[in-house]
Amino acid sequence: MTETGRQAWLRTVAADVARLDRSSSAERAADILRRSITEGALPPGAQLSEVELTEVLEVSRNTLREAFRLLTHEGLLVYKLHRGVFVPELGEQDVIDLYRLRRVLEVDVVRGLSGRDPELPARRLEPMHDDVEVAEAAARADRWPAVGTANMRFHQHLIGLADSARMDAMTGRLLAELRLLFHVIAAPRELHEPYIERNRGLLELLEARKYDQAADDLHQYLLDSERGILAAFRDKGLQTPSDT
Amino acid sequence: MTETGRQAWLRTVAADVARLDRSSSAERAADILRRSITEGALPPGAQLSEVELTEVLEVSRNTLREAFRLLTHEGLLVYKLHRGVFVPELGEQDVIDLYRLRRVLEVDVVRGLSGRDPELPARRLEPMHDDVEVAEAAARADRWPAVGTANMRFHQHLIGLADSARMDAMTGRLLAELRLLFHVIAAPRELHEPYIERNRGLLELLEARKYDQAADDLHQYLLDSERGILAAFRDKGLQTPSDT
DNA sequence: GCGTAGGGATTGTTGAACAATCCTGCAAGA
DNA sequence: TCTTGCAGGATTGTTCAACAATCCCTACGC
Repeated sequence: MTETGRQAWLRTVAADVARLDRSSSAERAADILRRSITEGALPPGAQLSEVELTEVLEVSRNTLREAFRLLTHEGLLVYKLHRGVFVPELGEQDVIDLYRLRRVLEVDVVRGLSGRDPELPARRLEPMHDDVEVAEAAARADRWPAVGTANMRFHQHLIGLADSARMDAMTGRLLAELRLLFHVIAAPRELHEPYIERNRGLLELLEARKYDQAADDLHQYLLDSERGILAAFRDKGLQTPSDT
Repeated sequence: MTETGRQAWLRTVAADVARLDRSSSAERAADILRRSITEGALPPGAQLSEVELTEVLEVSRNTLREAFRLLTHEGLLVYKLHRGVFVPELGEQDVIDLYRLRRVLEVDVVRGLSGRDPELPARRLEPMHDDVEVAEAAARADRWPAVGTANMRFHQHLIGLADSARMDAMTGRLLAELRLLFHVIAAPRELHEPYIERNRGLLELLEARKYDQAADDLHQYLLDSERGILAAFRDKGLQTPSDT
């Protein structure tokens, strides 16, 4: 085994070990809560009682509070001092804010692909390919929340092309917050359907290495998506509660 | 008092109240630790002992651990399971990552100023003006760490022009991490001095509403700054320990 | 109707305790 | 000399019970 080969092997083993024992009761509890929130079981505005959840999750109050902190920094919970933790209620201003950041980050990632030193290997696009097919299958089965999930993963993988740990983390937060918004919208089909095909189109542009065109396309794509969510919001007659 | 005036006043009062009782022992402890880290008292690689800090900060272990969590999600501490919390040691890869994000965010903010609906009021640039003068005064007094602090505030205020809460939060994190890097560099003067004048130049372009030129200038500015830090890094012969 | 005090519930914080894990040093063996 | 195995102590992970501080709601007085 070559020396560099041995170093690479050591790194992969270290990564495996880190993945195995990353358990920790707090993170497990956070996983359960995260799913409950993103799947809509805990709607925006809901309060999470400490004593209640300690019984359900079978962890101590301190551990539960650590789980709360984790989710707070993902944007999925907000703390109100001496009043408790709540699922945040996002408003129009948050939609605008989130989409501004999405546009900045995602478009920059795509545009940055053109000047890469080692050209982007086709294999890097495979996860996005899978996401597109999952979305199409879910759409045929009328499972629109699953379409939304696949769409999220598509964009997360898109950001992943930049090989930036911090961009990945930021995007994880942004998309998690976006999910909170989806649950106040009544018509998931109208919301998600148009983007199944647009994701495929975007992917094809990337495969053809037409990065600038893909970036322009994605920019308009995100503008349209933002407009759709804002329109759905105004239809529901929801005012922005983001200053409470 | 006009109605909108009254609303604005209510908001400022609410902000003051929120700042006052944002106490919470955990956050107070986190504040102290944050300062110790960003000012270099706790150098990268240092371990923070729980029992030791409970005595110094006069908080319980549980509260201290909450403070650790807070700082962990700001990137100022890292947890190693069953081994403790450490001040992270950043490497060249982190420099590249951080600067990529800075360029994307800051340049976009400046470029976005051109199409604003209500044109940017001159008063919004005042905080940056103050930062520039503070930096110049500190430089005359040979207080280079203070120059670095003022420079950070300048860029934080620059991002603030976008009125995006999430951009503000992200930038806070990015700049805090950047500070970790500064402490491994021996020559703070060479590091910070060139950018005092460039900040002033940038500000003048903004005051003249030459936003596109300012954006181009800022882009090059950040490229130069990144190159300077990377050069200082390689001089020290530091290899990137970011995979440990 | 409106401001105000009390009571109950919830959160904030503490200290102690125990289990699990890591680090250190030392001895045994090749 | 170098590696291996094993105790011992130290540190972290987690839980529990208790008390203090704060908030929300209701009833009271004006």
